Amino acid sequence: MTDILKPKPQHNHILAALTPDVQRRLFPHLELVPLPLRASIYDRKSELEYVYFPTDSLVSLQCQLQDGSSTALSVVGNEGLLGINFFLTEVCEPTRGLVQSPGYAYRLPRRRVREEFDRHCELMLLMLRYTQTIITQVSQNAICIRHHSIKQQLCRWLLISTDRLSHPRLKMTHEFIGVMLGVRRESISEAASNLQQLGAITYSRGLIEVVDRTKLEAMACECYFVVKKEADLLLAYLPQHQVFPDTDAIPVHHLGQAGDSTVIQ
Amino acid sequence: MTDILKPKPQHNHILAALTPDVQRRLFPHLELVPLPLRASIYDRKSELEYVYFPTDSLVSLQCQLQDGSSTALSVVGNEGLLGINFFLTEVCEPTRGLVQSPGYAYRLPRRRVREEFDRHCELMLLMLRYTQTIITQVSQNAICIRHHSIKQQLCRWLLISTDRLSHPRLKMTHEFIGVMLGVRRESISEAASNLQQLGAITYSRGLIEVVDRTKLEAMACECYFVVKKEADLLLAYLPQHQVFPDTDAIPVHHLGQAGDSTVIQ
DNA sequence: GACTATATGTTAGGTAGCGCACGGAGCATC
DNA sequence: GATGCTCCGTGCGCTACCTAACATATAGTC
Repeated sequence: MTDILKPKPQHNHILAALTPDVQRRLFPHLELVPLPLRASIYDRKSELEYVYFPTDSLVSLQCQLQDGSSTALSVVGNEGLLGINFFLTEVCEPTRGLVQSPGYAYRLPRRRVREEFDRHCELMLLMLRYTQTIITQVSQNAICIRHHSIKQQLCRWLLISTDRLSHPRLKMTHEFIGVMLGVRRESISEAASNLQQLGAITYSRGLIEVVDRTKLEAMACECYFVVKKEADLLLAYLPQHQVFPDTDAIPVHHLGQAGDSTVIQ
Repeated sequence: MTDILKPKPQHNHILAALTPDVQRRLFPHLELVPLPLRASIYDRKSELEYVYFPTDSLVSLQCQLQDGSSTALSVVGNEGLLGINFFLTEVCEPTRGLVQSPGYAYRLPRRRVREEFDRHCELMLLMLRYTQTIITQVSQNAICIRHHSIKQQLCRWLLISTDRLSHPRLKMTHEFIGVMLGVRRESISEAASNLQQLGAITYSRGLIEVVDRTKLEAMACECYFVVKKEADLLLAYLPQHQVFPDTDAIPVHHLGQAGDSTVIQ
């Protein structure tokens, strides 16, 4: 569906918030990359040189342990970007991103972003502002893991995810959600089954649809609303500018799956 | 003990890493404030105008729920500062700080820090670099809560705390640790009792002493080492400069307890 | 239409951590 | 030295979540 319509850079709110002047400097260096479901970002060294701006995709930032188990830290959609570590410090390990809803993202060479960042103007302020929302997400996530049930966490997860998409359908299996949240598949199945009985969601073989947001919100913990409020504040902060015209000439690069032989430079 | 020796600004590594030029600009605006055990930072509105640089105190950043329960996000000692939210975004709610080891901190008016930050020079780079370590701590903390036992989390906690002090003694009750970690007092008692039997720590009536770090490290999860490595990288990053001389003229302000009538302007 | 892989349902048993309650031991105050 | 308070030990029932194994249903493939 999204394969036909090529997303514009302006679909990402950070990119859209840049003044035409900055857009003229940066947009010629943008590359459009497709993000297939379950793809990993920042697992391959070639990607370390890029900052990603999702347009219609959804990526969760994951923290990993040595045994492979992981836990979601936050969710990034078209309101943000991947690679905040890169401008906080020169050398760093980026956080692994896991594509939880397929789509596209624009990416910029880290060097270009750094140059723009060092001008100490709007892009820097936007990125710092966005860093704040990430910290809020990670913090609230931590306290949610400590104090709330898996069912509540699933509600929060579904709400945050669909907030960042234009539709209420999530193409993901219970197994995959379990990996993202760092819990068993069975726990997700049980919670999802319960939510379905209550008429909040429907699901079948890897496709979850939110049919009643208000029911989900009623069952979610306050953690969702804290994150939601912070996300709304960010959107209110982002100014809207006119569109920089020349965005159709941007090439589309294809990202390899893990274990794939396609390497991106 | 620390009441007699007045700590120098240079005991804070961020302040010490500033060049004499910047120190000359900032240090005249420093205030020394004592941080008593269990004091809250950023609970009172008057404190919102300050950024805190601990010298010999230890402060944990807490995330709170509406019912009052909380969870530790990270620990700040003389390697860092409180108030990173203030320069990430203009308007924000700061994270509550809970003094877990009494001592002193220097504080600067937020406005002065902002001015210096906007010069886009060393202080900004230091603060961004430090923000990265905070994000690492919060992230690792989240995955630790999800996947590891309270005993392991206690080990991590004791190790991180004593890393940031010059001595292995922590003046805190099981109850207080429970509040900080967001678990029951009994769970802490059980874990602590176990650690004491194994000869890793000793404790009595609100005073915990680490007697065998290697045993603690053996029982701690990898989360401790991830945070430790990041903290070491930060210290290696901080340059050492000569001391700006005029630091004895700095006044000492006294911070009121919660519910106290002493209000600071 | 048969086969296979994937996605979800279900069950049984184990355990970590919780809420609650109570008891004892150290320390201070008068 | 009696009282009271803080700090810690301990036991019990309960629940959420886990490990593990197996059953079933759906979609895709040949």
